[in-house]
Amino acid sequence: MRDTRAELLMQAETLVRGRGYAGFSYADLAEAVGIRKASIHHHFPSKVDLGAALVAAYAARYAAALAAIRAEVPDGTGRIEAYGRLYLGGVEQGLGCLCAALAIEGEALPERLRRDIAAFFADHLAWLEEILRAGQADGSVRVGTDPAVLARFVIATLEGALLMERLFASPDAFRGTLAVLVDGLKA
Amino acid sequence: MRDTRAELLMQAETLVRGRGYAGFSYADLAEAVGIRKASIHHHFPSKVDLGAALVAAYAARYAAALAAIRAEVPDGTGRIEAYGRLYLGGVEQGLGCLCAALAIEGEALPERLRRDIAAFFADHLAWLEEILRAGQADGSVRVGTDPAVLARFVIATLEGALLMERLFASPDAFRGTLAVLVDGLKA
DNA sequence: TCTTGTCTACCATTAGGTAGGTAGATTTCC
DNA sequence: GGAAATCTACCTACCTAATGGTAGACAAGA
Repeated sequence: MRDTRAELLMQAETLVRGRGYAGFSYADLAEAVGIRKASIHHHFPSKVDLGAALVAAYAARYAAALAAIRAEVPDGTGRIEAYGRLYLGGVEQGLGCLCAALAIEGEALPERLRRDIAAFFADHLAWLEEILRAGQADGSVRVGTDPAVLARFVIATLEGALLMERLFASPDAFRGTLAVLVDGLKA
Repeated sequence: MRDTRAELLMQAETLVRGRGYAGFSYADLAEAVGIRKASIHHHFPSKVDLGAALVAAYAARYAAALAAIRAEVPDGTGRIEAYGRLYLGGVEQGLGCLCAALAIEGEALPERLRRDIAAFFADHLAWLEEILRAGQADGSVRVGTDPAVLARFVIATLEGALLMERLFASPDAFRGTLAVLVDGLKA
């Protein structure tokens, strides 16, 4: 059996992360998966449905990764570095962040998707805040700045680095930025 | 007299920064300017021509702002903060970075535009590197990290903060991230 | 038999772009 | 100076391809 729905999600994610939400079409996706355009509508009636499913799957994958980092890495800055390496994968594959691709569309983005990606960022912010707070408590992260403020700073740096270093196809430059970020968080 | 070309550039910039390059059409622009769609082609034969003109105008405006900052602000971190406030304007107006909007399209973006926005970032990188190097020399910026690496870090943080805080419509959060960034650069 | 997944064949709308024309300003040349 | 030619900026009308989406048929499997 081939799980067409999963295949659609995978290829659609690659397309959106590679060219933006408005920049890909059902026709592109149909060709990538080897199915007829109309068949996609059976799985995802509208493009917004597909977009929402994409964000949900992406968020779920990230949630699992975040839980794994918390379980496997003990110290604060180590966790932030592991978090940053998640973004590095995008640079290496030439793929941006799904939610950044959607966020760029701003006012043109269907309200539902805007809410979904805002929730995505809010989740990461909450996770980072907790990680940073714990790091400050155990002395692995520098104190003096509100963890909530630091969390926003961390996401901003990584999202921006992914955006720019993908353009330059430069994973090394991304690693440099990640190193500066992590270094600045050390106690 | 009304300078239609300038008006087209202005409205097109707002559209691209608000909804992405693939997310706006000649029809949208025609309506915004109050002209017929076909007339746009008189000024900008193709959408790529328009995009290139947009980037050129945007880059020129930034170049002037960068020169002004260098002339008017004496110290390294003050200059970086002034640079960051340029991005803050976008958050306040609900508009992203033009070049980020284009960069998101990645592989789907016409080669010419990809080159143009890469040059935009390269210019900023060069300016920042020089500013940071001077700051390190005069003791206003912390030493120990290659200015070229720091420059990438600065742009990444600001581009990412603009992307995310525009979504959250939160200039205050942007200011917080900018403060953390500038603080971390102090000697 | 009913559901699931796919198909072909459509639909209306929009995309970027073109053809050809027109009113008004500007330049050229006697 | 005045007429003719040219140029500028815009128009209406159209084109082809692509967009997201729908209707209905059909085959396979539970």
